[in-house]
Amino acid sequence: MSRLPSVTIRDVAREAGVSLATVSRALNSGAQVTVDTRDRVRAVAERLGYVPHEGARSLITRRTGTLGVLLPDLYGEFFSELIRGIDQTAQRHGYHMVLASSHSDAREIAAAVGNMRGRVDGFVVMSPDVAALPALASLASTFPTVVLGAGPELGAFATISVANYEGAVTMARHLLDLGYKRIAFIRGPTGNVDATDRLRGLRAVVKGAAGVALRECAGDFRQETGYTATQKLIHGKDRPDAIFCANDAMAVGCIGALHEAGLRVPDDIAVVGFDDIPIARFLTPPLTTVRVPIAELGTSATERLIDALRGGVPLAAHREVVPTSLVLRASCGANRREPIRRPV
Amino acid sequence: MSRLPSVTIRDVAREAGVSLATVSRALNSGAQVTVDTRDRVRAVAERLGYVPHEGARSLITRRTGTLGVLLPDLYGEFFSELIRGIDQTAQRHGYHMVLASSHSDAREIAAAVGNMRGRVDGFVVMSPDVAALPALASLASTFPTVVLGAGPELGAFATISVANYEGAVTMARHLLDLGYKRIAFIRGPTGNVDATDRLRGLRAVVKGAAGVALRECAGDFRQETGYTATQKLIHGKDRPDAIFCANDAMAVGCIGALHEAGLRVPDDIAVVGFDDIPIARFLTPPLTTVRVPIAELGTSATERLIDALRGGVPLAAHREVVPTSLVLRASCGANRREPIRRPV
DNA sequence: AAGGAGAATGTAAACGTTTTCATTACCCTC
DNA sequence: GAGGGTAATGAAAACGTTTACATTCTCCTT
Repeated sequence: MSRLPSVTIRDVAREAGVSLATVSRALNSGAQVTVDTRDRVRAVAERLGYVPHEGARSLITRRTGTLGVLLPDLYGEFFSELIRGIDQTAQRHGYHMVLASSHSDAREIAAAVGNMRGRVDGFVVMSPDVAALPALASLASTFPTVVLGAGPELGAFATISVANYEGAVTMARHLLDLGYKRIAFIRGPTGNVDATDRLRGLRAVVKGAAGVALRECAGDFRQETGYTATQKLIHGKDRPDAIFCANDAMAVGCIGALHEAGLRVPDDIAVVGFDDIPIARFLTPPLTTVRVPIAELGTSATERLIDALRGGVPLAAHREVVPTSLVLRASCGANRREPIRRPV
Repeated sequence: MSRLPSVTIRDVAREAGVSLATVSRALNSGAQVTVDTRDRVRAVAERLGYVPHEGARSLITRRTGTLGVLLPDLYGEFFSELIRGIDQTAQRHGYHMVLASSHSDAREIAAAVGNMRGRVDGFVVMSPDVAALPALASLASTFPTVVLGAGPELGAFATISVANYEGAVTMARHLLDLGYKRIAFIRGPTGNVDATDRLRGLRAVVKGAAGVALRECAGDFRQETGYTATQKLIHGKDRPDAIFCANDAMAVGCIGALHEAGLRVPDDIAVVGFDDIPIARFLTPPLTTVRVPIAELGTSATERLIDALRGGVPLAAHREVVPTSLVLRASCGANRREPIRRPV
């Protein structure tokens, strides 16, 4: 078994001819120590390749300087954006981040949390499955935790979520305004609260509109299912004139399938998504979608957590809902009258 | 300051009416303890919400059960795939993963490593900038480290890299076979060894071909620069007939820019990339690229590291080069004679 | 010149585990 | 029923830090 580095503070002390306490002070604060001593000790530490044992340190300081991040998944641009926001913020405040993914059901969440508990000061958790809510509640009530993406169900804790419902309503109205009558919705994973809220928003709008048909089909937020779902949609009868994908990743697959089938977007079928992942604007055609400030989501959550840890105050029950906005590009056909491809 | 949970093994021992040693045994191995005692102790621990302090534990076991992962960046699908591979493998072996990104130059690497050293058993590092090589060498010589993506420069250590040169050669030959004469290459970040090797492969092939012009322009592996670089390319004179992007992310931006300019891919200009990120097959047209097994890269690196940690043997100097393969799709025009878009 | 304030340094306890070694309890064999 | 072997348990040391408290030293004030 490979060992942690074996040169200890004691070695540094001996070599520098001072006591343990002095080494500790010289290396950490630098206060209460002559500049001379400080520099000498630091030089010795450097020369010996001394690395403090963080475990020993956390034993006495009672903090680890580490945040636990639990994500359901690691597929696609959404999560790299999210992680980027978390990582940047954590680093900026001098915290480390231990990351674990693939946690959907309550049991897995509980297991992951149990493993991490003793080694982090707090958690940022995203677990959009309703089934996991009890586990999250139990975690958040005993440990500093910010929950990403859970809604009012966890009202007693600190949560940051996205205005999914409102975003979907806006997008749905936009589609109706453009005159689409046969709208298909490719759903997210079953039980996923974000996906569910988006669907609810769409349903609410369609219900109030005359002569508009809504057709729903299964999906799981991944490109692949956007692709296969679309293939089914276009081969059935009553081909939709617009496809609303529960997220952008599926819109990518959707557009891929349409092009492959020789259908033009948006002329034959309009496509819209949700999230505004970075790639959305580079698609062909550029994707009309609902913007979610993904990285900022990670940033906010991390900042809120660190604030609480620093202040020593428990995380207040605080529900933050970040707003979304409609991003109009070409895939919805809003600018349909302009030629999609101009000849050179 | 928020504290680590305060119920200790001592509380459990008292409550269960046994000694510390017995609690430790009951909770860990379960060996050397009556089934009765074991269950009783576990029940008490559960009831009290006992969570072992991992720092204290690592103090005596001399291992943290954690791997440090250092990445240059967190943009795009490449890194989410890579992290996924690492995360899965680490979890499978019961290791945790602490992740830090945004480390390019030697100074930043050294700082990040210094911060992490005392809290991990080993490192997986990807730092494709040549400037960082000395820092990596120094790390790898004193700490269990697997380097991702560095080439023969770090021959003395454990490295896993991609057959960039060979992949680029294959792709270049393919472009020449298709008859392209004015090839543009959108480079990766300056100093990036992967990007450099890919360019070298292309140059080697072009040099040997008569009547083929190669034009290079700057890029940094991100979608955005693929987009802007392409805009410049198509507005100058001598418009290229094929664009080779140093990675797929830039190909995304490139295709976006071409479509926006009303140019058809591949009819007017062919586009190819490198990496085969998941989105590549869903682009319009689907992207011809060089396949890199990204997640497997992470898996291999992690497995090698864990093997060494488990075995207690130092990481052997071992240079693994994972092969690449050409993935033919529509964007290169290989199937140009087929209609790109069939009418419905 | 003596006394005292304050800064620099040292001593030792404490943090929460695991593990070696010693002890006890138990069961089996004769 | 005694002896011996084995399994279960306990006592205590050790891991590498930080920090409260004690001590020494320096220098200023009177």
